[in-house]
Amino acid sequence: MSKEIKIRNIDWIEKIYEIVRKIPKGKVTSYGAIADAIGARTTARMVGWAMNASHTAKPKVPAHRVVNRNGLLTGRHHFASPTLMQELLEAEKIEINDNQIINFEKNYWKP
DNA sequence: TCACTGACCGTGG
DNA sequence: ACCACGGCCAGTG
Repeated sequence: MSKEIKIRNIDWIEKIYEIVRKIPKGKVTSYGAIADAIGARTTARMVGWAMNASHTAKPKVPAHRVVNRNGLLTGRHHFASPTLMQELLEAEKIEINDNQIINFEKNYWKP
């Protein structure tokens, strides 16, 4: 029992930031995809929590490119402005309708 | 100190 | 087809 190296640190959070920063411009991904890319240790919920602290990460991660599985801008309310997320995505040629990304699968990028 | 919540997702009834 | 619940980690009241 003991040889197992238990990572109780918040290392996985740093990993999340790295992946999110790797998202190419004009593409989006989902919380679950990031969680799966890191490992089963982290769940989608933790990714959202990490994003909440992402504003302290350096450099700041493009959290606006991360949406939920439905392609819905669930975290838009956590940005500086509730519409900032949509504005940023539209600036990257991503069409959004009713807070939902159009052609989400087409713009979906998996780590 | 204990309990609940949180930018979610998948499966079961 | 719809509703309900569990899981994972850390932070806050």
